[in-house]
Amino acid sequence: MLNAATAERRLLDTAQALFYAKGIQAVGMDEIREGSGVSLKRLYQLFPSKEELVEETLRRRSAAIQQAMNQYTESVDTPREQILAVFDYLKDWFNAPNFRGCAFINSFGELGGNSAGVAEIVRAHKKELAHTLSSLVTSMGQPSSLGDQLALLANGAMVTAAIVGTDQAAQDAKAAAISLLDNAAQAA
Amino acid sequence: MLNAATAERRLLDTAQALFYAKGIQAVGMDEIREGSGVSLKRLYQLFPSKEELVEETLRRRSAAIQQAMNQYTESVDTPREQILAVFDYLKDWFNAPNFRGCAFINSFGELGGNSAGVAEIVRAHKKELAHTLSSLVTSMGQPSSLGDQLALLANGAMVTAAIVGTDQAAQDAKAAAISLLDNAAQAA
DNA sequence: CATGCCAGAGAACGATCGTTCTCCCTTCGG
DNA sequence: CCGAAGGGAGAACGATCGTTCTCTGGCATG
Repeated sequence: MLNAATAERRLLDTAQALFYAKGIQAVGMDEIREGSGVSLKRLYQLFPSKEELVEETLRRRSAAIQQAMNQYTESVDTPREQILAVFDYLKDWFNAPNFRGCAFINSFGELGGNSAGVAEIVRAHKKELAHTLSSLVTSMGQPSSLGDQLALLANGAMVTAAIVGTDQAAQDAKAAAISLLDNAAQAA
Repeated sequence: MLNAATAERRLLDTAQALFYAKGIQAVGMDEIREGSGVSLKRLYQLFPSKEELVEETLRRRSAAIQQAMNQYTESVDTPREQILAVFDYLKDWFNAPNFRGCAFINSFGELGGNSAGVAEIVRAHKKELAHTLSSLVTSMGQPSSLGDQLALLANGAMVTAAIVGTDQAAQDAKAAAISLLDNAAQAA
């Protein structure tokens, strides 16, 4: 028998990986049980429904992304460098093995119309990204709409990298970000 | 009994709307039969499997989008205006009723990992968009990578408009596009 | 009018899903 | 040593899916 905390971690790890790789509806609860080694009984004790398991994996992933991105932005000092560090983070992420786009965008496309809970978590995650970028640009004295524009670039890069399948998306995104920053700085 | 061409059109109309509204896996063949008024027997005569019906709706939608976008770009003369017309098209699209993001991005997120056919159609569609924009920027004497950057913006706007749910995404995208164009023109 | 054919309506089928239940074994307190 | 509690393995259940089959009725052709 496993420690409850260990079982929960294994379940979330397994479910997160499977949902991301194959889509949520394509993964059955029995596949999660098999992958995690946690019995169905315990699974339903910890997560009373698939919906709750899905939402918890998304919340956990959002926190992990936030933390990983912070490591990139905190490694440099100026707001401009921090913004560009976000795009460096994207580039490294795109080149990670098994990259298959943004789990939040994918989940929204699959379930956003049917699951209000998932839609809300995805919305919060994307607002957080826009807020992070907007905070950085306002600290440079630029309007927050520039942060929203950079967020558009970031999300577009995620989608393009997944679909067209090249890290050229990361290069283009960073180049476009620099262009937007330069154009804004010059107008000031 | 219905004309074969009429049955096919009704099936594709119904399936396309339902797939877009609820996701592909959430729509059953019986729901398509009910919505279209075409019997299951005829449905399977025209489309031997759900997969083929899905792919045909995507191909058809891709052609329709291409055509609709052309109407916007052909209404103005200069390449710069034509590029901005693409973003006007996006804005009008985002404000259409029942807008729920880009069907290709949504389908890829849901099935891209499991259906090679769908993945290929989505990839071709997104390459076409990037190619359209790249053609316009090269006719302005700009490098095609600028077109790829504009495509990132467009795809990011689609995702953001769907998730965060505002046409501010369209405004931001157009403003960013102008910024990219201005910055490139000035460097030349 | 008789006959053969095709389409529509919907039952049927096998698979799979999320979820629950049964049975058995281990473990631990008295 | 005994008994109760609880967890693991997996069967079971009801629903739903994609797909096929059956039956029936109308329609065209001789």
